[in-house]
Amino acid sequence: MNAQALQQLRTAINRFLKLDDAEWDMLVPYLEERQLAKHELFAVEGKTASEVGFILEGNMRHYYTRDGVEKTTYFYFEGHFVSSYISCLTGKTSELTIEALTDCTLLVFKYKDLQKLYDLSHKWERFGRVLAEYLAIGLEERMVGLLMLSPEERYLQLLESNKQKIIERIPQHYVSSYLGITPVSLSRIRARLLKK
Amino acid sequence: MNAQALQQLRTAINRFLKLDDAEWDMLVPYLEERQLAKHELFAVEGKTASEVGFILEGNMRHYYTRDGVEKTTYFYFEGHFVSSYISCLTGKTSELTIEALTDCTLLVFKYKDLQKLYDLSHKWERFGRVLAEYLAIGLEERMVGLLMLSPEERYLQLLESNKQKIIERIPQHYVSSYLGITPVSLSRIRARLLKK
DNA sequence: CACATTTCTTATCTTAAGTTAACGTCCGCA
DNA sequence: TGCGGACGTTAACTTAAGATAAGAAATGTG
Repeated sequence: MNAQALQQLRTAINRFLKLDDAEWDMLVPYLEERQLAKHELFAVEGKTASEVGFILEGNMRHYYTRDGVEKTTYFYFEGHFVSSYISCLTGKTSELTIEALTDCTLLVFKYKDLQKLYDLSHKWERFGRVLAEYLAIGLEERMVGLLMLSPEERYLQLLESNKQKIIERIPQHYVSSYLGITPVSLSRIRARLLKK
Repeated sequence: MNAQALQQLRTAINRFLKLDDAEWDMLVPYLEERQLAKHELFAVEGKTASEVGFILEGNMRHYYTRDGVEKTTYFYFEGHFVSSYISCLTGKTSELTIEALTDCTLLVFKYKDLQKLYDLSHKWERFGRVLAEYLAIGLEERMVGLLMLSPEERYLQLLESNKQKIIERIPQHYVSSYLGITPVSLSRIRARLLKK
């Protein structure tokens, strides 16, 4: 297993809580490195998800399908976890699909192995708590943005975020559905902003 | 302390995970029963939140303020937890205000006391994880609704939910901002639906 | 390199939401 | 009980987004 890849993951986890070597070693045997080609899927609508990924390189999106139309509701970037987490948690089939937007390198582990760690270790249980809290905070911010900001404001906010450079490399119709609007509408917003 | 109130809370917690008597008893000393009059506040924008409540009776809303306008983004009902949870988690000042929509009876505990339980007990730590996961699942559903459904569809979905009876008793302009639209717009949607 | 596909923009038309204001009703409170 | 404020509806107008289509630009592929 690539030592640098492991270090990347450990650093990410350490941002949530500090693990000593013994605790960290509990996870390592369950890790698998995986390559995904552009457009390859990590989770599929209608199937029960069982894995959590950590993006070493590349970026991904997840989308829901409605009336045959894909709605991209989230992007995943390097150094972040990716999963149809709700499907893992509930054991129900996933309502969303996760797709690689570029060639990606992931570290992958089974959710059930994480659950084993939850059972074995209070500290890992805490990691699970903090991870879920982190997720909830992000979702809350996202929801508030959708309720309180106009599409144009949401677009500006996205541009001002640290994701800016990456967003510029993502096809615009994915961004538009992330913002909750049509591609045509985003194109108009961009034209409006250029005039200003 | 009112035994029935305690039982109500214990039942709610048991829906997340089963606690034995010893575990349950760890929380009890920290509980306080509190009455809130209609329009009284449980959390205030700009102040750091420190408490988590459990609604024994009544219902509440939380709102954000923007340009002097209140945007109601969540409702809380009997048998559910209420808190400016993100403020508790992050220790930052709350961006939202929580208000009683009716006279309310709550069981209240300090977030820092819950943290003590997290430290003392793996089982309580697990409760914290499951609670955060539950929160995240709810937020995800909400976000997807906002991104994938039209205002009219969101209103219909709300009517079809189990919250229907309660929603009908909540002032309409609160419901409209929950849906992400203006009161005028909700009024029109209702008029449209009546014609059908 | 050339062709096909995807992506983005632009235009037109339609539809719905935002804004503002007026009006009636209901309710709480003095 | 009567007054004032809060609430919901309606209307007129403005603004922006959705739908559809056509064309240009970029991208990918054989």
